[in-house]
Amino acid sequence: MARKTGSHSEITGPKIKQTALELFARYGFAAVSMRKIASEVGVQAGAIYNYTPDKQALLFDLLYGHMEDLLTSWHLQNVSQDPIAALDHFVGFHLDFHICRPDLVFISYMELRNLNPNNFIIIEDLRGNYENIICEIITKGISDGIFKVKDPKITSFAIIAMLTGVVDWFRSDGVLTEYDLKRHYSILTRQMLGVNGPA
Amino acid sequence: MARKTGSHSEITGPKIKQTALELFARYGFAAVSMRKIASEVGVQAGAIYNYTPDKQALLFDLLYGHMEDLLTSWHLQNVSQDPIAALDHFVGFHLDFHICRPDLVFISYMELRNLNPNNFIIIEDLRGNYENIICEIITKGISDGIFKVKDPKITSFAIIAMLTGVVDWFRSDGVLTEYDLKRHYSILTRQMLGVNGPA
DNA sequence: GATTGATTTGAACAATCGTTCAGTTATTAT
DNA sequence: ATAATAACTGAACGATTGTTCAAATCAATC
Repeated sequence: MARKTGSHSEITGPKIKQTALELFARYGFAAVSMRKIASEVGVQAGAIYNYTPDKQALLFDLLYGHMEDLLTSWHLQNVSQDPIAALDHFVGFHLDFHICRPDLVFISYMELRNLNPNNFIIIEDLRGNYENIICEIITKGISDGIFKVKDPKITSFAIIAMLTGVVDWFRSDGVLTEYDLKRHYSILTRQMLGVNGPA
Repeated sequence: MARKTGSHSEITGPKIKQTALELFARYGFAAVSMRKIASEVGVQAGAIYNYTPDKQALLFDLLYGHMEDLLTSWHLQNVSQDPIAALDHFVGFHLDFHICRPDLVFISYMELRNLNPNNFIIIEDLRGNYENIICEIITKGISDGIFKVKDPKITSFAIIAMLTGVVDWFRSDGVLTEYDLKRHYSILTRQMLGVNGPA
């Protein structure tokens, strides 16, 4: 046998990416073999190399696409000049975006060390861009006299860690709705920044 | 050659554990071979099996020891009945304990999926015990009318994620002292819980 | 219906994996 | 000094790793 009936790059290509994503998230990059991915796709290992130069590129493309998607999505948002509204907006956006991509969030955090140095720098840079978004919101809120925190950078880290940690336990089909989740975290972040108004 | 001059189980044993910890943290469990650990220790791969039945046990012992250590250390603390004091105590304790063990914190989070099912359950159970500590502090603070949050469980997750995230960026030899870090996070958690008093 | 190009197979490559163990040497106890 | 034990080597096991590529087969085009 060689080429299979119904085979098409537009089908196999995305299928490989999706399968790699799921397996990397479940077992970790190093623990997943090319043969395992291939068998899950229903293909031989050699076929994968029509779609990616090597295993490293498979991982990098997933992480890079995720970060690009994240930044692009944010810049499509219309963000208020009001710090409190902007903060709420960021919290809601971050939760929305991350909750529906648990696998990508997972590997973006877990598999950074499996990137080669060049690729690592690229992803870290994009991550820095994202952190700057919330950092600037906080900085403006402080200078406007609305947020009562001292260090916007540390506070940014705290908020992002707190929000991203949600994907570790939140399940869309659980008793807690995403609406209530967002309300809850909106209140927590507001209070954290010393704002006591109603959410 | 066979036995080496100066060889002692009290030296080699801990050295293997320590080296495995460092390598697992840096490259990930699956990406580190027994031979790599051995060569770093200055020994052949076979020698490791005098100290651990297999690679899995090497990982499990590290995670289990860490969680036991964490819980034991907390229960040695004398914790106030006052919710605010207890909260501050927990924040300080958590930061102290985790900051000086970045590798263990890292693998306790990253390598959970590389535990076999039985071992996973054990570690998850210990983790649950730890989460209950802060959860009970928050629950008491709410019923005392001091903390202004709705869900103690979600708030617990938020606080732990926020605090543990610190090990990703904090460096003991940086410009920010551990004292200032603890002050900062103490304020953030207090405010997050709706307490505005001075820290 | 023949030809071209896209897609996959299946075997092969050297390298590495976790693990076992008989044999060898250093340390300790007598 | 001799015997017993502890610590380690080094080779070997079969299995698996990422990757390459000629050959084979299907899809698309003319």
